[in-house]
This record gives sequence, structure tokens and C-alpha cells, in this order.
Amino acid sequence: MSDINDTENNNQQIKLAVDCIIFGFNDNKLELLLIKRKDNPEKGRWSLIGGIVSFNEDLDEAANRILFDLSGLENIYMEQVKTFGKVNRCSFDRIVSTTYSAMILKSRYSEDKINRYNAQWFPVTEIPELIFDHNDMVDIAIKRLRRRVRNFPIAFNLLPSKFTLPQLQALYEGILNETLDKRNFRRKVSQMNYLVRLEEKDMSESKRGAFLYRFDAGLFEKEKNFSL
Amino acid sequence: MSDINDTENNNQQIKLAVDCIIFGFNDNKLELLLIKRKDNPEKGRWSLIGGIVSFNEDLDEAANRILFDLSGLENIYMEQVKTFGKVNRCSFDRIVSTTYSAMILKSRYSEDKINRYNAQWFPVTEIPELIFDHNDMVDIAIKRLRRRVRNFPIAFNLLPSKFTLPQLQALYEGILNETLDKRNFRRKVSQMNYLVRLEEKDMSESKRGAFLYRFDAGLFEKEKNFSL
DNA sequence: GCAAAAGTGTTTTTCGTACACCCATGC
DNA sequence: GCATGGGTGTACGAAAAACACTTTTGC
Repeated sequence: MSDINDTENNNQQIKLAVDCIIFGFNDNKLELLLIKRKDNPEKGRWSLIGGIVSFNEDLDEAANRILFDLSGLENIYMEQVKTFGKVNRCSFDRIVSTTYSAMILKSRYSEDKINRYNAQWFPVTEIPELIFDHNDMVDIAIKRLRRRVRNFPIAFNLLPSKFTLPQLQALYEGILNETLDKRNFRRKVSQMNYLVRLEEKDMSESKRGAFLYRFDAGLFEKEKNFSL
Repeated sequence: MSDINDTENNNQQIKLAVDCIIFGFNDNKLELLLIKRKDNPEKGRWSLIGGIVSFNEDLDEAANRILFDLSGLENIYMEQVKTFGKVNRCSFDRIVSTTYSAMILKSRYSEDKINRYNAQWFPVTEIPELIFDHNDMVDIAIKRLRRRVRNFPIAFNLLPSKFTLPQLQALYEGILNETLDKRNFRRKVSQMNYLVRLEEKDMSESKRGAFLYRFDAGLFEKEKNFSL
């Protein structure tokens, strides 16, 4: 949660919040977008991106609105993770918070938004101490991501629409925090007909150049086989 | 959700509820405990067991309290499933509901409680039309159960503390709704050292009798290998 | 010509699956 | 003695894992 503006309104009503766990990928590492609170309470401390759910919006909509407010991105694949409801998880109010996770292309998250929202990317291995139970939220979301990324083609959200296989493998190694065998990895990829090789090569990371691929959602719908 | 007593109190505040999906096992079928609402609104319709979360209780506690109120059972393994938050999921009020699932030993659920709460067991293949989005909740909980039951030793909650391997296999077949090969099933079970065979036999279901086993939680903690 | 990253096959092991008969007992 | 459910082992194929060298090109 966050957006804690009405501490005075202690009317014995539970408030409902959403917290967004926003993953990015950079420098071969899985990263997380956090914000440093500009105001009291908890001013100056690191926090997830969150806000109170409005009376007239779906829970999912609230998550999307908050993500949009903070990143400017729309149509991002988001999934609900878990709801945190301990009485004292937030010291000054009774707020139950549902977490959602999203994966965004870090390069699309403009620098001015970073500044406006006092945001910063952190490698998941270097998450600072966060307010309330946000560190727990992060831990659970990361575990869930590692599980899901093996069985669903969601990691592509962290890459440009055209990507190379070395990039894809580095992405998986970064998310799972383990090294993968190149040949085994590529054999699996080659069975995914919805990963289509383009004629272009990306020359930026090697002299030889690596073929670019794209994820074809339409083709994926036909097979729906994914396992890495 | 349910316990919808304050429709007049439309103070633009989101209310938080918990709905419990209570699984049982009987007659080789996976069953679900439902209640027929005694009062308006939605009087006479089938519903999950649910209630409003109190200001002073943890979300998990609320789920346990509601389960206890309805089943008299304590210390039941419960897990949060998902939070449902569409604006119009409930027609007369804005209620966000978190579902929890539990597995109880049907024989321990006393008949007088069944009557007091207007409850009834339904095989999961014969769930009636439920109020609000409760059918969606049930579908999601069943899918999740089928996934988790293969990877975690949770199904034992549906059996007495001493059980036979034929019983265990029938349980899995009922939950997964598919038949399993007896020898393959038993091979996997024999690798689980925390399933300890007792000297006793259960003679009630065959002339020869079948050895009783028990699940040893302490031994499981040492290995934590489970796959069926 | 060499450094640096891209790309490619084969072997071994592990796991899942299919499958059929004997055992113990109550009647 | 036979009907009923309990209990056991093996062979095959698929998938995962281990493993090393060649290719391309900019410098």
C-alpha cells in the first residue's frame, strides 16, 4: 500500500490498497522498481508502488491505474499475487493490501517519471529495507515469478519485441539466478514455433551478430506449449 | 463473502470479506461444503461459507474464525487462493472478497453443524448455481487444488491420520478425476520415507486387509520431496 | 591472426508410463 | 475353492542433462 493521506479518518473501516511489484531487466539482472516516499508517514523510506483502491473501480483496474500513474505504461500483463491482511502490517491504519506483479521494459520507463515519482531500480539481490511488510511481498512475488516464468511465456515482457537468443537466455539466467546450458536452452526454444526468427541480426553485442526473434502471440495460442 | 447484514450502510466504503472453499472427500469423490442462505438477500440460494472481516482481526484469522464457526474445526491447513474485487460482483454493496481453501475430514464435521448452518456437501462435479461470483471462486480453487496436490503433501488432510494406500490412491484419483496406475503410484509412495507403514492393518475394506500408513510431518521436513 | 560471442549434435541418465500375475483371507 | 481386493517388478520410450568444438567477423 501507500498513499496514506487520511490517518485522521480512523472510522474502524478496513481500507483496501494495491501494491505493485514491477519487474525490469537490466545488466543481466532482475530488477525491481521502488519509490522513496516523499511525504509522511514513512517519509524517506523505500516502498513499493501502491495506492488505495477507489470505491468505484475493480481491484484489477486499481492495479492498472496505479501502474499507469507511475509508469505511464498501459496494457501491461499484470497478475494478482497475494493479499496481505495482518492487523498491524501498517502501524497507523488498518489497510489490507493486494499485491500485483508486472513486468515492464525498463527502457520504456522514462527518466522524467523516475524523477517525478522518486523512483529507482534495484537488483532483486539488493533490495533495501522497505516499509511495512513490503519485503515479504517482494520475496513472495519473486518466488512466484520464478515458478511461473518456467511455464508461461511471460518473460518476453522484459525484452524488446525483437530480441536475440543470447539475450533471452541471459534473461532467464538473471530471473532464475542460475546458469543454463546453451544447447539445451536453444533446443527447447527451437521447439517453440511461435518464436519466429527474423532475417535481421542484432550486431550490437558481437561482431558476428545474433539473429533477432519475436514472440508471436497468435501462434502461441495454437500450441500453448511452454517449458524452460 | 456473505453475512450481508448492513445493506443500508452504503457509506462509500469498500467492505472486505472472506469466502471459504471447504473440500471434503467421500464416496471416492471430491466434495465441497456449501450453505443455503437462510436470510435475505439471496435467501434460499447456495453460497460459499463466508463473512465480513472484522476491523481487529487478521485476514488469515478471519478465514479461520469463519471456518471454525461453521465446522467447529481448528488448526486446519488453510491457504489463501485469490482476491475477487470486481465492482459489481455483488449487486447491493461493494465487497471485495478473499478466498481461502481448506481440506477437512468429512467425518469430523458433525451432523448438527450441518443442520444448524443449512449446509450440504456437493461433489465438485455437481456444484449448483451459486450467488455472485462464487462459481468462479470454486473453479479457480479446484484448479489450484489439483495443481498443488501433486506437489505438496496436503491431501492427507482429507484422510484419517491412519490410512491405507488404496485409500490414498482413491483420494488422488478423486481429486484429479483420473485413474492412476497402482504400481506406479505405489512406487512413488515408497520413495516417501515420511509415509510410514504401521504394523496394523485395516480390515474393513477387504478380507486380506491393507496396511495402515501415517504421514510423519517431522520426517517430511527433512526431505520435502513430494511428487505424485 | 586472434579474440569474442554465436551457433550446432550426441551420449547418458532419469523419469514417466505401460503392463500381468500372485497373495491372503472370509465366505 | 473361489471371489475379492492387496500387493509386487520389468521393459520401453521420452525428456532432461551433460558435454566440446566450429563459425563469423571486427579489430
